[in-house]
Amino acid sequence: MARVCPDADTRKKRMINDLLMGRDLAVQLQGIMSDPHPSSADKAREILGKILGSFSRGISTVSSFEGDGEGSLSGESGESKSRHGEKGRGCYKRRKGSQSWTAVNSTTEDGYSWRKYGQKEILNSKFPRCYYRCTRKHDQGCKATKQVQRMEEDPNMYQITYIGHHTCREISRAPQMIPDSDPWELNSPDARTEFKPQIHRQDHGPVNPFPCVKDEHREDSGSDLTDCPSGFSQDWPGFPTISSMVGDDLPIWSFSDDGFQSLSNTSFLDRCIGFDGELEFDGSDLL
DNA sequence: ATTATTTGACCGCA
DNA sequence: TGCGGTCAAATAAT
Repeated sequence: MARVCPDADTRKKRMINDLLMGRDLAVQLQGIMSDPHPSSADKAREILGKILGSFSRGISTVSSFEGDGEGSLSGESGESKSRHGEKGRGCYKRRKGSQSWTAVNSTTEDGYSWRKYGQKEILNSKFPRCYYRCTRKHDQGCKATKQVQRMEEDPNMYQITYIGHHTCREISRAPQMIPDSDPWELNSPDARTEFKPQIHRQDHGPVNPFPCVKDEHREDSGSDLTDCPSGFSQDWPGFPTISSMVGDDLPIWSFSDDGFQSLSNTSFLDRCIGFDGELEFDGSDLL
């Protein structure tokens, strides 16, 4: 299939480039933050968006290091081949041993474009589980899927399990700054403004804790696909305010109720990126 | 007309 | 055998 699969060296360079870009942008942001002019806020948002996009790409790139040839996801290899197989409908392989990681968030947005393909009542769960696949599954063979389940303890939060990683990222993505994309509604204004990526438990794999944008529901049909890295920040209605500043080291940011927070420093990334290029997030770092 | 969602059926795996 | 993941026809939305 037309799988986008740059060699390791290319990806490494790409990742470094993304990180460097992120750092540069963070520096720019730092300068802007000290500018009291109201107009700076917009600029800051824009830069912030770029930073997030840059990191998101970098993380995705890292993840692809080990994703190569994993082919462990759903039997169909993107060419919608074995879908019907000989046995007709429902003939598919259950994904096994594929990369998966879980995040807890107040929104289901994560910067990618998803399409819902199923919903299931789960035993002993008050809320159903929704299944999403990348909208690029068929045209680009992207194998990424995710499962979203509302948490019983806190219905405003969602446990999102990502399975597999995106292989479609370089071509396009769908950043739509449309906040609420709640599968079960929950369109309250506040629910959308905050983005609290609390990477909860991770098994392995990449995660995109950054609100690059997007919305699994179509909600606003506007732009369909875009590229996170650069132009998605301008209109983000729910973009939180920034409440903390960049230090000398590149900080990791996260959103919280009262805004954007620095998550300490690069050591976070160090810990996120495991030995094999795996991303390991620890929720404790995010708050 | 096209694209996305809903939902019951189907199937793999524990 | 039952649960949970996926498929795809029907339906809704754009």
